Amino acid sequence: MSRVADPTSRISLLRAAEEVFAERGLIGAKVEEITRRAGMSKGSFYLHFESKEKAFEQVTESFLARIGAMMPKPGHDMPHEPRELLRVWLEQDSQLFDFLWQNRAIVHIILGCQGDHVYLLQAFFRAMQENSCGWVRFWKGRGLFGDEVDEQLAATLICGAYNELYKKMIAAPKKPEVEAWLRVAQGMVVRGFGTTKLIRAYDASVHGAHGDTT
Amino acid sequence: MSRVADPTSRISLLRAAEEVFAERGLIGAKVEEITRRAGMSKGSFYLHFESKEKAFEQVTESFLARIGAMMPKPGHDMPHEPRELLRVWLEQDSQLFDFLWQNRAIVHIILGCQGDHVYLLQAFFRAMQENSCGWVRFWKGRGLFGDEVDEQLAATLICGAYNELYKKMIAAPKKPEVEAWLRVAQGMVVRGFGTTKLIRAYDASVHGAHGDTT
Amino acid sequence: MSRVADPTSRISLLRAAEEVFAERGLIGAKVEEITRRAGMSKGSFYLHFESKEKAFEQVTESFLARIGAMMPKPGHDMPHEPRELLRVWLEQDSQLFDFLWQNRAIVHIILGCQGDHVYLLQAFFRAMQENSCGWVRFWKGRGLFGDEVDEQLAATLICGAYNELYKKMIAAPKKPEVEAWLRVAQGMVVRGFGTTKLIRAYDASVHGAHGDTT
Amino acid sequence: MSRVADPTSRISLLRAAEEVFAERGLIGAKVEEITRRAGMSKGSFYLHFESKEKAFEQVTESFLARIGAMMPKPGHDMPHEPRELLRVWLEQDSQLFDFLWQNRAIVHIILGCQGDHVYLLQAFFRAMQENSCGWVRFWKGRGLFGDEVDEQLAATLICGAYNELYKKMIAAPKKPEVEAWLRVAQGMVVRGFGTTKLIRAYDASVHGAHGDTT
DNA sequence: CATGAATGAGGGTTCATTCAT
DNA sequence: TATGAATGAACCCTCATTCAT
Repeated sequence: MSRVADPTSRISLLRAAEEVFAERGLIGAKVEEITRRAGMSKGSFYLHFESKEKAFEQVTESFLARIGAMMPKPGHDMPHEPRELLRVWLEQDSQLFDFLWQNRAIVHIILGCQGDHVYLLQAFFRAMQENSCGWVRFWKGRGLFGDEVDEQLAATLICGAYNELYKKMIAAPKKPEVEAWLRVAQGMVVRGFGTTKLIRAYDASVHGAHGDTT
Repeated sequence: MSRVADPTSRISLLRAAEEVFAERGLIGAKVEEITRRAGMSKGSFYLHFESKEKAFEQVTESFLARIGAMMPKPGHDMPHEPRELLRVWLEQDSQLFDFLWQNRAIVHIILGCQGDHVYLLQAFFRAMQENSCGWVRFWKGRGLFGDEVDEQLAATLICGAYNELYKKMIAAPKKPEVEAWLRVAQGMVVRGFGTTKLIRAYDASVHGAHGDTT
Repeated sequence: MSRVADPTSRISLLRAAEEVFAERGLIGAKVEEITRRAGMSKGSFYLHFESKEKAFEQVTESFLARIGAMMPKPGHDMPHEPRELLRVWLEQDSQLFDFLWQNRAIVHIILGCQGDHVYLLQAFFRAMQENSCGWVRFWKGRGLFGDEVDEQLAATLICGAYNELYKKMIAAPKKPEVEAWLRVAQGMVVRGFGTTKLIRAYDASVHGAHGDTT
Repeated sequence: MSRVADPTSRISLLRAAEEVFAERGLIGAKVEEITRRAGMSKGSFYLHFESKEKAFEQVTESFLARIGAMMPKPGHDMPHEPRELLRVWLEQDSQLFDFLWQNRAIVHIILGCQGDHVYLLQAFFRAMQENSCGWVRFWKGRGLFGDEVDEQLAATLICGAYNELYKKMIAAPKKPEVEAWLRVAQGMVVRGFGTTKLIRAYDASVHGAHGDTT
């Protein structure tokens, strides 16, 4: 019975569950290992969760909600100056990657979903893809991406590049210097799909970053 | 003399195993389901495989060997003309994607690896990353990628973009027209990291593709 | 179907079955191992035996019949001279031990019987006990065993001593010189239960064995 | 705090395991039958034992240790008077037979050992044989057994006789009057191998037992 | 709330037996 | 007849879940 119980125990259970689900997947995870890592008894698991599956869903779905809210979205409040836009983009990505680093265990869970829970994986990627698509549309609307750019395809490629960057990050034992990476990724996207105007702004921003003392 | 071994049985088992492993993962897969789909009895599984785990390893490792041999590698025999190079690249990628489409079930298995078998996943991505890295070095050597391009990072981003393209492909119920996609991906890479010389060759190739009657 | 089939194959199967049943017991024995040792195919087992259990019963019961017929029985045709009697006894035991050595595998099977087949074991020991009892009665009838000797108990002890001798024999890799052993055993029985008359005859026979030229 | 472990459960499991192993042997025994007889669920077996084999080993090996400690051993503290010695011997055997009666199920297990566990059987008989041998040597040292007695062979015959007595005992539904049997057995051994001195002491002890009021 | 012993359904594996050739 | 591939019942063991304390 999901009574409130000692909130510390619930949290340690969730943390442990995250870990074990990340390492072994839903089926491979054993309730006993989760409770052992949480320093609790096997029985207490069921004071907090209805079942192993429910715990899994709770861990993942709450994360999916958070990541959904977290994803940078293009909006009316975006600055008009391209250089400024690029800066905002970089900053938001940086924040996103921070968040993903914090929650790398859960992301791992979602990426490893199989069987009856693939919908999580699909939801995750659909969300990313759509968000990315929204951005491509935004850039095109501003005349900074070429008109001929296929929105879906560009979004796919961009998503993929960033995903791989993400995997590279979590493969490291401690968080690497992601900002430099993100800048390079931005460079690829800008040159790959941007109009001359955007590319020029990007080049300026790179120079500026190096010599903005002028 | 003896009842002759049904030659299809081993193959149907492998196919069914692939399917079920792809859907459920190693642990989630049930031997009984594999044999049911293969239209055989539970016991016959063990005429062909030592254990469920061995079957899994056989399915995946033989694929890893094949894909390793299949991956296009840059070599001395590459043409010197940039346009020609781009054509070869596209062609090879196209073949690779064909192969991956044929084996999408196994790829799915490998991508979903967890627990004691993550090494499969890691081997897979390491192989891709290294191959990609080799290509970036090759392009730089030919003066077609900028000297300032970070090989590792570029390889990561390119890999990621192609991976995503791959996932987009296998998400479709029937094989989509991948060549057009690959051309766009090539465009992104060329513009993202290539020198003016390469970009010009690419633009020419695109025009040529459209109107090579001139 | 127990058709006659090639009699060699039936015999090699029986021999192999004996071996394997002796080593592993009825349940532990695997049909495949039996046929492998017989150099035949798994299926051929069922051309000769209805089932594993039936094969087991055949192997053991036919032996029980043979051993029953073989056991030396006291009769009217026994010589009257005590020394002669002792000689016949020794000779018969010697023959019996030969036979048991030849069939040590089956004896081992019977001694290891469990479960639904303990009746074999019980039949075997009952037969021995009764036979032994008959002998004790016979010796008493001839006035060569003390009147006060408890027939049942003496039979039990004698049986036990000979059984152990038998086990000592089969524990050896090749057949040891059993006759000397049997003579010692005879000595113990004679002195243990015999009247002075018998003991004197025994002593004489021992001397005679050494120096019967007198 | 927790549901307290039923202290009887381990013991009933051991008892049931003993029973079933005795009836069916290691391979023939079914875990489910053991737990059923213990009035418990199948799973609980594994709360107490690592595996069926381990349970078997535990049951038997702990018994082998106890029986080893229990076996009467000849020592310096033995009385010097032959009649006294015979009395002590009888008493110790009586105790041993009591113990064996208590543990008849386990003895049965060991006697029925086959396959990979014959070493139990062998250890058991080796221990008995050696112990018996020690006694023969002791009697010879005291000049109560003939010098010409072959120690090994005598030990074998004596062991065998006592073994058979033991089997006779456990074949009975309730414990029979073993002391009388043991006295007869002693008689056979004394007469069979003893010197006149010992035989006279034995005869005296038998008379004494009957008419020690004199 | 917390504990961990107890439960029992479920799944991997074995192997006696059958059957197509 | 002979073969050995195929079958499927049965059994050991695991582990999610329940329950008595």
